[in-house]
Amino acid sequence: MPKIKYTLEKKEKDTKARLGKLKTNYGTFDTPMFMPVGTKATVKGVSPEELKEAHSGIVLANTYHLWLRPGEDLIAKAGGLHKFMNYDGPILTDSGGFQVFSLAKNKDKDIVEEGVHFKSHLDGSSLFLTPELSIEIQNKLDSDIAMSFDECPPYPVSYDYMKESVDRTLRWAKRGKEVHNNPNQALFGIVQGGEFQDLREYSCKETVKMDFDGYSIGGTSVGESKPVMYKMIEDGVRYLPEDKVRYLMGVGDPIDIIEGVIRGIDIFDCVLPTRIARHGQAFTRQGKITLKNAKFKEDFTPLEEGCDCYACKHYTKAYIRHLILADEMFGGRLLSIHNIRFLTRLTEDLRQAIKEDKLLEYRENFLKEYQGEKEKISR
RNA sequence: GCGGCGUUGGUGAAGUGGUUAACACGCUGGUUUGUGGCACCAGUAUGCAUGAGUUCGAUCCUCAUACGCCGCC
Repeated sequence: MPKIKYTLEKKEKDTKARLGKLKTNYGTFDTPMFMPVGTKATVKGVSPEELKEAHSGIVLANTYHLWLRPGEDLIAKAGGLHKFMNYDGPILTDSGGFQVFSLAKNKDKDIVEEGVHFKSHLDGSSLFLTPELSIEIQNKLDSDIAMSFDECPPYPVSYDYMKESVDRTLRWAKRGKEVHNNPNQALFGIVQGGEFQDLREYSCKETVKMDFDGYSIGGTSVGESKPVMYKMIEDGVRYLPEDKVRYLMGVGDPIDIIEGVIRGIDIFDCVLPTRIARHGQAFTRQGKITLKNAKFKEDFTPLEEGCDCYACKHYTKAYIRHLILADEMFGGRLLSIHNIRFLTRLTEDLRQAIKEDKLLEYRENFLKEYQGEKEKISR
């Protein structure tokens, strides 16, 4: 019984886009797919039922956060992550590698060959995370897909450092793969290499040699420009096998998702839909809107005409604006539900466009509407 | 009617005889990409109740007026 099975169904005519299916023990979903982020075993403010209603095919949870609280042993005792959080769909766990990068601001991290020393964001205590420990934790969490523990270097970084880092990530991937022992869980490798084409190629080829169940592109959206990021994706994907699923980590906004799909990405995750929701913003076909803006004060229409999400079916902009201004948590919930649905619908549309070999046309129309009169992104 | 105190932006307020009137909230924009952080950034009183005076210069000193609160007849 394979842990997951990716089936490539079609390749788009003019681009590298792919249409596929990913089968897991907890269900099958179509790709390209957007994956909401549920860091602490919950997509902030959104119930599992609401996730399904928003057509979310898979969610991401985080090894680092669950390791600190409530601890992987407790979750194992509860019967694993699915049972613990009452979510019976596919779950992917991030390895904690990104947290080492994002917590780097506190300058308390120390990356050594063995692993990474850093300080807990909860109580400041000293922590030591290694590739083996990350995989062991993920084994216990019992997610459907585990991620290798990688180093996510900041941007920019010197070529020499990046080379060193890529080699270390490769060694860490190997060490993690050796201790991985959950028969129900797939393990993905991560391609790094920053903006250096030859390092991306090297990282990609070496990672593929280890034969993971799927591959992801890491080290993007860490401060680089859009053109650089798109190049990173192209370089990262170029030598990946066609019969394995590809996941672009941490991306992104609607435009980035389209650009990623065009370059051959199958799965995306991003905190944007839920974070901007809590800050009072919504994705719409006409671009991102800020509900706090005074112009929505008496706007009694839904966030987006024709949207089939729970928020749009029952509530108006004026009401949601009121909730956000009054600091009522229901406002953030409604916006989260809408934003997740917006991105899952975007991937549905992209799948349809791939089916019809009209992806480039779809992108053009989308950009025209989404960016309006604003200048097109520099590329 | 007499006496005392007070009157600073949308709100609560700080403050000084001398370049840009503190801070907070609110308001108006913006940011957010493998989520520590419903967070962060920026803008928001050409004017300090009104009028006159003292002064090189007044929101700050003096006088008058208006309004408010408190006390007395």
